[in-house]
Amino acid sequence: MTLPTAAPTAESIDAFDVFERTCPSRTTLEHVTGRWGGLTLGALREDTLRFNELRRRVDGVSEKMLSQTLHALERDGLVIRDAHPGNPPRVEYRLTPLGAEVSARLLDLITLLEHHMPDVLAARHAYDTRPTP
Amino acid sequence: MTLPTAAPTAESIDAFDVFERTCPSRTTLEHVTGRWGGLTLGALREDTLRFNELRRRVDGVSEKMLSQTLHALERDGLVIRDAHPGNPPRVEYRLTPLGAEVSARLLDLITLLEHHMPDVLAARHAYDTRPTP
DNA sequence: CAGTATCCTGCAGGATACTG
DNA sequence: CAGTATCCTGCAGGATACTG
Repeated sequence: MTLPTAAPTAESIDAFDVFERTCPSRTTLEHVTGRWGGLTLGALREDTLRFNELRRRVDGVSEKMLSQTLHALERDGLVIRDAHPGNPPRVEYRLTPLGAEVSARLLDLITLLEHHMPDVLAARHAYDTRPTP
Repeated sequence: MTLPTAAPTAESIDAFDVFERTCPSRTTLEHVTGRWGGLTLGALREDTLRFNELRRRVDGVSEKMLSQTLHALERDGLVIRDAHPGNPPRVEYRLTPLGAEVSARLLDLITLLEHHMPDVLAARHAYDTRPTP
């Protein structure tokens, strides 16, 4: 487990904690824009989903990474984990209002990028084929 | 060099190229939201900057990573590299119009997060101090 | 079903030295 | 000044096995 999930003990007040205290929004931004954070928020935009439903929607994510991602997003208050007791267990994940806003801003960014992909691809082609002096 | 900077040769048509062709906006998003991409775009929002000016503004970035980041952003058409010949060399970097738009959307996301940091910190505290059954 | 625990590896990215 | 080239290491994250 690389993400702290419990109260820091004396020994765990290390570089990470200092960083998190110095610039806490930075770590949240990393959770949101990281490898799986954005895809997870995206998958939860429309539906409340269970763990294995999420696994299927977030293409390529491993159990471990999905679990870790969900913990981070839940800890930051972007996702709610709703566990219905019973057997088999039933756990549902959904966005908080803040999670929905964040995911909307992220979608704005992605939408902008998608609309301009022809420009980006043209720029890449120009870069890749320009004469190297 | 981990980022492709030249036309792919026969051997280099590997998993990366397939990925880049399958979902090209994804790689651009990674360049924008990656470790140094966002900070670099942010530093260039106001000013045109030279390489070493950028190094000083983007706190903690190494020469190698700044160089790599700028190449990726230039290739995607988000940043322009303007080299004035002479000695000593003078190279200026600035945003393209698309780079400015992208960086504005990214700033929207960061601003939202910053405004809600009290909520996030409260959520973290609740998560860290809740009783573990 | 909804996870956690372990082990392992590739590669992002830092440090250092060098160049036109 | 504006980079590139090499070498090296920590750790993100995958694979696998196990559990309440």
